[in-house]
Amino acid sequence: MTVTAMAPTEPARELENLTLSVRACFRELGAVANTLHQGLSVTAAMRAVMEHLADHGPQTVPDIAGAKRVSRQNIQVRVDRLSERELVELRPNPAHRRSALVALTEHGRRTFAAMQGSEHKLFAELASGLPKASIRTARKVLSQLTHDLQTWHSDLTSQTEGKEHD
Amino acid sequence: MTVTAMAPTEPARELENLTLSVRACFRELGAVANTLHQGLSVTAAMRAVMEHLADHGPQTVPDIAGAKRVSRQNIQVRVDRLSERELVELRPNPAHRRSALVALTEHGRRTFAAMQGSEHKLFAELASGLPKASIRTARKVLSQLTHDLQTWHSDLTSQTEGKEHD
DNA sequence: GCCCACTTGACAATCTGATTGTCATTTCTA
DNA sequence: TAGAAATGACAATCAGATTGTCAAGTGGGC
Repeated sequence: MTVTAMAPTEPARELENLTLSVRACFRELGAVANTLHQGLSVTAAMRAVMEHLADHGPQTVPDIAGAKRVSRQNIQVRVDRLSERELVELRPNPAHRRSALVALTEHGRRTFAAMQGSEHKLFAELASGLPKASIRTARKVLSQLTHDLQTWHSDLTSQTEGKEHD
Repeated sequence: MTVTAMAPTEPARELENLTLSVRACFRELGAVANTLHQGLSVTAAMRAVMEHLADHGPQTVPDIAGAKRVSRQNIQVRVDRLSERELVELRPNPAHRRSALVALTEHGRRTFAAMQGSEHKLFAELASGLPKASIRTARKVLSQLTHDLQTWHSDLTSQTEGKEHD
C-alpha cells in the first residue's frame, strides 16, 4: 500500500495537467452554454435529446436511451420536459402501439437551430484565436485518451462484474 | 431569426468537434475515477476538497468555497460527508471561534495519497500511448479556450447583471 | 393460435451535486 | 460600541441520474 505519495513520472504529470484542463474547460463550456441559451429553458440534457432527434429523426424513448447509454427513465424525464415546452411531440408509432415516436416539433426545430446558430457564432469567434492545427491535435489527443479510458474501463468492469442496463 | 441552420464556418466546426471531445473525455474521466476509487466511498466532489486541503493546508469552509467559487453550503455538505468518514477533522481555529479549520486526518492523507497513487499509475499507463508534445499542445489549447470562454462569459454577465455570491 | 418472456410506460424512491433563502450568532470595522 | 458582514445550521428546491416495481403491450417459439 502506497502510504507516502510517490512522485509521478513526468509524462503522467503532463497527462494529469491535461485532465485538469479538460475538467476546467468542461465546466466553462457548461456555464457558457447556460448563459448563451438563458431564457430558452432548455438544459444541456434536454438539448442532447433535441440534437439526437435532429440527427437521427423520430425515435422511441428506449431507442434514445440505448443510443446514449443512459437509463430509459432518464430519457423519459427529459422527453417529458421537452414535451411540456412543446419542443417535441409524441407521434403514433406504426411499429409499436405503446411506444410512441418522439419527434421535434416545428418550434423545437427552430429553437434547436437558433441554439446551434449562436453556438456556431461563438465558436467562430473563439476559433479565430487558435491555430487550426493545434485544435485538430487537441481533438485527436482527447479522442485517443477517451478511447483508451474506455478500453481500460471496460477491461476492468468486464472482469469483475457483468453489469447490464435495465 | 435564423430558421434554417446556417452552415458553420470550417474553424468553428473544428472547435465544435473539440468541445464534443472535451465532453466525452470528461464523462469518461468521471466514470474511470469512479471505478478506480470504488469502495473508497469518496466521490469526485469530496476528492476535490481533499485535494484542496492537501495543497493548501487546513482552511475554513468559506475559504474553500471562495477558492472553488461554489456556495459555502455546498462545501459544507462535502465536508460533512468527509467528516462522517473521518477523512477530515474540524480543528479549533485560533483566528475565529465559530469557523473551524477543516484539516485532513491521517486517514484522509493516506486515502488521498492512495487515490493519487492509482491515478498516477493509470496516467503513466495512458501517457505511454500519446506523444508528449501533443499532450502539451492539447493542454495549451484547452487552457486558452477555457480562458477565452471565461472572458466571453464575464464580459456578457457583467454588462447585464451584477451577480454576486451568497 | 397461444403462452411466456421481453419490452415499455408510468411511478416511486433514492442519491449526488449544487443552489437559494433564512435565522441566530459571531466577528469585524467604521 | 453599534451596525454591517460573515458564519453555521437548516430547509427547500432543482437537475441529473439510477434502481426498482407493476401493469400492460408485443412478439417469438411451439
